[in-house]
Amino acid sequence: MEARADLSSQDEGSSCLIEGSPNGMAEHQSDLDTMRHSAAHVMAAAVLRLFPGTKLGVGPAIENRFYYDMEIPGGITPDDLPRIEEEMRRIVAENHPFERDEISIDDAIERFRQMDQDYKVELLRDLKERGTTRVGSFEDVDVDPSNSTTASLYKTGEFLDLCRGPHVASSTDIGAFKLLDISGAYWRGDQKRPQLQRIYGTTWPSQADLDQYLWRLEEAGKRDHRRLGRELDLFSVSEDVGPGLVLWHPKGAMVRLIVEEFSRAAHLRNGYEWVFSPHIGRAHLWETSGHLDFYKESMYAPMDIDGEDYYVKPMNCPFHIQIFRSHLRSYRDLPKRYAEFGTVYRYELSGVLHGLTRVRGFTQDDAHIFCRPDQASEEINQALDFSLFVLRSFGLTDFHAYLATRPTEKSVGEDEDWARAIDALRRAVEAHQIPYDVDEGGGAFYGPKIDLKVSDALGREWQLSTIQFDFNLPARFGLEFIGEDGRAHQPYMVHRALLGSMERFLGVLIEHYAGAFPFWMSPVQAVVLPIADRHAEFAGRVVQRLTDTGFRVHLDARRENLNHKIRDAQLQKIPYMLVVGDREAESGSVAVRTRAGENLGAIAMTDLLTRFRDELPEG
RNA sequence: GCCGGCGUAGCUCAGUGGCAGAGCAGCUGUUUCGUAAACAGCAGGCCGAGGGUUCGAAUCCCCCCGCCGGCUCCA
Repeated sequence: MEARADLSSQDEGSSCLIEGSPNGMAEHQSDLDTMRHSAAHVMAAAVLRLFPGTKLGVGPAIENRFYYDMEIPGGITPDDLPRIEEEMRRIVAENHPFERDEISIDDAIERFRQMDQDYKVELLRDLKERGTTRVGSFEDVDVDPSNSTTASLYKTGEFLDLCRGPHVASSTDIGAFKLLDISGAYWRGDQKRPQLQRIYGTTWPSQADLDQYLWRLEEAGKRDHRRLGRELDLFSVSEDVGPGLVLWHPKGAMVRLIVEEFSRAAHLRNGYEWVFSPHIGRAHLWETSGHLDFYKESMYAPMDIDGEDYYVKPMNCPFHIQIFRSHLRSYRDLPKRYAEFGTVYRYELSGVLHGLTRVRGFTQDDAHIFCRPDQASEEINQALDFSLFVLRSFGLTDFHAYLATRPTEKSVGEDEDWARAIDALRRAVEAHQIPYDVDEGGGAFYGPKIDLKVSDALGREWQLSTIQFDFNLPARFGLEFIGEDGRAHQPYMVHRALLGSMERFLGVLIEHYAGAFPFWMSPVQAVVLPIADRHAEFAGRVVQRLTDTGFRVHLDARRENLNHKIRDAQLQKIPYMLVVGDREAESGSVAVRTRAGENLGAIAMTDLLTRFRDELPEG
């Protein structure tokens, strides 16, 4: 079985199975994009043939795939996909060249108007008026933004589409394709606009590449944390408790404890002071903080306590602020860094909930730094440094940073503060040589931020760390410190979470390691397997010795044969299997097998302890 | 929340209008075994909830809940 070979290599824990492409095609990425984009055209052509009156939205190539958004009369279901594929094959067989044509925008508007392609007409009007079809972060996929006088059209057989190209030469060149899925997508990403049907497909240069991609998708699915969470008995979500609310089972809780203990110790070593705060607070607090103005839709309904409204906290900041405010602060006291594993509850739309990575109740490794403006740069640098240290300690190395700057709409704070903060963030990212993108205007209204994201098994990006300036709360709560000049000054405030939330982080970790956690994080580090009942007593002593030394070891005393016990331990991804039979009981050793499938033979207990200790991280 | 799909035993799934099934897991018994599944038996179900159509509903219809893939949003 190939699956076995794969299991044995999971210790390597590459973060994303479907990243990149099979057979070293990466260097031809743009060719692949062209092919996929062309396939989207062929797909749209097929849908138009089968469902006359279909109105086209946009149809770009995305990573490994392509899609087209369409308004299809009567709608389609996944059952229609085979028919569409069949029609696509027919169009391919007809060997239509992709022909480019350039006409004036006004002529283009007229042509698409005649074809009743309202969405294309809207795109062209935008292009004409604003020189772009961009809406917010929505990509301009169909037109050339540098050219606002003419529009380029592509014709494939009877199918005509507004498109900036480029395309493959002929419909025969779109490769080995398969339609994958169908979903809803709002026109231009706007909930208030019509919802179109989005058809996803993928295409590759050869059938072998396609097969390999589909296989990779399947393999990626096997390391989906929701599936592993059940198979490894790590966590669950109960319908009776409620969606988006996680129950941590003993093994998952053990991993979480290990993560938390590591993180807490690291914070205490790095200049943070630990604090605790309650889960609810008076309405007044949330009025002052502004959450009831700008965050209310994410907060749960208040509860009445002695005739007064209390809210469950969606954030920890107001509490940490109260701790800061409990004394008059001197400039000599700063920075103050308050850290807490704060459990917060936020209302999330039911459709977005996802395993551990998108939930309604979660625990942040939260901290708030109160500092003087002149300390900001160093604090940011340290926070990012600390963040990278913690993430790397857990084996994550492949992240992408996003620097979010001041929004164009209303925002609070002085220009000078924003500029200084953005500069500090940018220099920190650059100093740490992390690949990053600038998300212009993507900051919160109260301050700029850096986010670190990693990708999950299915290629979806999840935010872990965030480091955000806040020019709003210090003002709202009237925070101050007494400066060297004897006068009151307003401190800078930085929110930061490194792992993000315990839930999301564990979800990402489960996938990163495909459930095969490194030895030091494994909920069960070794299982002792007696061969026959007469070895149970010696096996018990082995377990006791290892447990006394601080390792997490289980005994499998079931009346099953060795093969069965090994298989079960293997499926549970337990790092070490310690077989004890007559020979081992005799010599005071254990026969060691690793989950990678290596049989290390008999090892004396003292040597095993040394080996285990060597596998723990420094300190 | 919106669009689409799906909810049958703890898990994976079969069953499309006529007596609710299989494999694994569980329990009991037998087997005491050397590196990925011993053998046999037993038990296990409000077919997600509620309502409707029908002589008869897991199956058809309505509504609700949940899950999955997206959209939008974020830790």
